[in-house]
Amino acid sequence: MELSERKKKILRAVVESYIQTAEPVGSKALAELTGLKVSSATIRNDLADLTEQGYLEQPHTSAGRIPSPKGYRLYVNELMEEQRLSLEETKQINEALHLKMQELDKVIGQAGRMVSQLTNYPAFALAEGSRRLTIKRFDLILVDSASFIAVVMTDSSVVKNKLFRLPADLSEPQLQLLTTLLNTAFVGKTLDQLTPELMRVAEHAAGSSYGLISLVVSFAMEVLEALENSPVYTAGTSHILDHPEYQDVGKAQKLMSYLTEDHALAQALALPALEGDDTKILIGPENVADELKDTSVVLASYDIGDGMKGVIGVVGPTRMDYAKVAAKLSYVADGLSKLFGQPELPPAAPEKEEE
Amino acid sequence: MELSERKKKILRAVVESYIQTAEPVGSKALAELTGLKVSSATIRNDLADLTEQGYLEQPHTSAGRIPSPKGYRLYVNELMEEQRLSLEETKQINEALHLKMQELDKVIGQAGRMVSQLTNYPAFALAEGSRRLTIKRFDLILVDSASFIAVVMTDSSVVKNKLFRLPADLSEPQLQLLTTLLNTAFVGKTLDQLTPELMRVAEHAAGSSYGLISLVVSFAMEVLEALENSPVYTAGTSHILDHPEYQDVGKAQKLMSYLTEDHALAQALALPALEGDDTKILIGPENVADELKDTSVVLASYDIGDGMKGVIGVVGPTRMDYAKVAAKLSYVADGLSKLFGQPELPPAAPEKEEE
DNA sequence: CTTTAGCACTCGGGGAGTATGAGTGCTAAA
DNA sequence: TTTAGCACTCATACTCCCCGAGTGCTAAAG
Repeated sequence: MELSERKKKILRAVVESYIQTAEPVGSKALAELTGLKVSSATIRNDLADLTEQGYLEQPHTSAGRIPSPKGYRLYVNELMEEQRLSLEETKQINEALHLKMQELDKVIGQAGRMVSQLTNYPAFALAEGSRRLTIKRFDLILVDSASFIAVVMTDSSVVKNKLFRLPADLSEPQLQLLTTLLNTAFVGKTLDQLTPELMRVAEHAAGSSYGLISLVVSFAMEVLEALENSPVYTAGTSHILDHPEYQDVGKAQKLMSYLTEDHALAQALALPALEGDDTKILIGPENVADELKDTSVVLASYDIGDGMKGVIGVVGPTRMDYAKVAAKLSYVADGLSKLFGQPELPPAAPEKEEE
Repeated sequence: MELSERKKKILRAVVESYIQTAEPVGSKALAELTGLKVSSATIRNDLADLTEQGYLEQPHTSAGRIPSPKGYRLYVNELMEEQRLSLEETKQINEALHLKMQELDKVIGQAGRMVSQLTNYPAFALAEGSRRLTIKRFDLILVDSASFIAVVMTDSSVVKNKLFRLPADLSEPQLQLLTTLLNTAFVGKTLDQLTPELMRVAEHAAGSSYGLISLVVSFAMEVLEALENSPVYTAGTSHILDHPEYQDVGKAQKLMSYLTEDHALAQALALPALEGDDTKILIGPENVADELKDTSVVLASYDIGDGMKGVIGVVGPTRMDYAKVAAKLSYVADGLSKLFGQPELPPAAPEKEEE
């Protein structure tokens, strides 16, 4: 059964007032807030109906009403107006986004921090590979006779390097041989295709070379592994203390340690977001994790390119400013997608003039 | 004036009991705790003296005594027994330390996380360059005709890379020319010696090359800058909620946001530790930062090599288990120094067998 | 001079009782 | 269907009071 227009208006007013004040809303206050030209008694009747249908709750008999998860859900689905960001806000976000193009993981961590600052809620961000990565090429750079740099590049165009120091001498030709060997034997292989046997064979082909092949390949494997299950970056966890629902230190602590330490679960939570493209909102008990049952999560996904996606999200009490948070989050996610979509380097000159 | 033996014993008992229970200690309890064969009345007299001399405080007239910062200071300086770690603890730390040799900054961040977990206090870690860094060499690796990898190595042997994509074609000889140019013009220069003029000159010498010199040098400058003022890694901030002194959410929040957001100040705090070599303890008002006035900090420094030092520290209430924390911290710091002291690669084979 | 026993005193914490007021549900009239 | 009126509920804040841990002081004992 559809709710009457007036009831919707009332529900919306309850949600929005409660979001702002964190106080239960009474019939009298609603009479003013909604602008309806009915008395508080009429509203009381409607409130009773809404409560019966499960959209509202009353903390105790003689308090006002607060929205139930079901009420928030209806609000989010139908009643909420798409919030548009102010010019200033978009500007602020753009600046933060274009700040510096660094390594992938740093950018993601920074984006999380930014969102947290923007929304005043704890935020998290992660990248999730939806496919198996491989190494695209190896390069070895001789530094001096006892050390060299290994540079590996994955097929997702991430480049990582490591400096190796050796107890013995090494010559340029030797290194070139190794490079060729690495590139022929190990390029295009996924993590589990890089078997010890394969390494042994290659090592054999290389002749006496201190087991260098294994060392470089081990490094490459570490890189692949790190990229495939990259960590969850959490930021601004202290913001949960801002909100009155977490005045109880015990509660606050439970949530905080869940957010900061229990990364595995935080990852599980992000899965739903990876399916669709738009912003997802999970309200209270809609969350799978027990620790989040009275918490809401807003999620947005972004494209990293090369089949990789990322998720950025915000955690807060169910009494959360969904409209604003969703707007900001999806703006940031879009920004990130664009950022990763474009080449690392804009064609334009980076500094002022050019000869 | 020196304190009598008995008074020292009493002070020590007060501190240690208070550290454990967070409750003021009374004269009767002390009579038992100290094992002294005197009555509670005698102890009361001594307590009165100690209070008058500023080593103890009483929260209110009819409560027991708690240590003042001055009391903690005396305890730390003279009364505290060097705590020895159990075999299990050292084993645990060693395992965590040897886990994985990654990039410098990651290792540092991880060490912070580890210390926090070990001590159940928030921890932070940072590296601080005591000298100006320079670039030691540039390498450019051609990936395909429209992209290349720039690899820069600093004189502190940190290697960083970045993938550049270009709108136009690029040939191997061109790239080699650029490499030579970069290596002759920019090696050995500190950050502020890398002036725009220098870049313009080099750019000119390179002929038409889309301003690539500037781009690579800008990247190098970013690297130097990031290394010279590297960030502070904070971990386990939620641990402050464990302690009864932070049941007041307001207090907890102040400290937390100081720790997580105000990195600049956290850095300021670390300066004292860089001077000496051993563990430093700052008790309550001894801290410069206002936010830490009723908080204690334990600091240890470690060597990264090449004239770089790092600091790792723990923050907690003045009622902190100084002995344990100091022991653990200095053990970890030593471990880090050793870790950085040895070459990136132990001569021994990393895996099982070797042909 | 130091230690001890005794005793009156202080003060924070906790529990019971009470007033307050916001907000409700219900009823009866418009 | 809406409104006014009214009795009722219940969380919150406040006051009052008791309890007990712990103190400081005094006077006697070692």
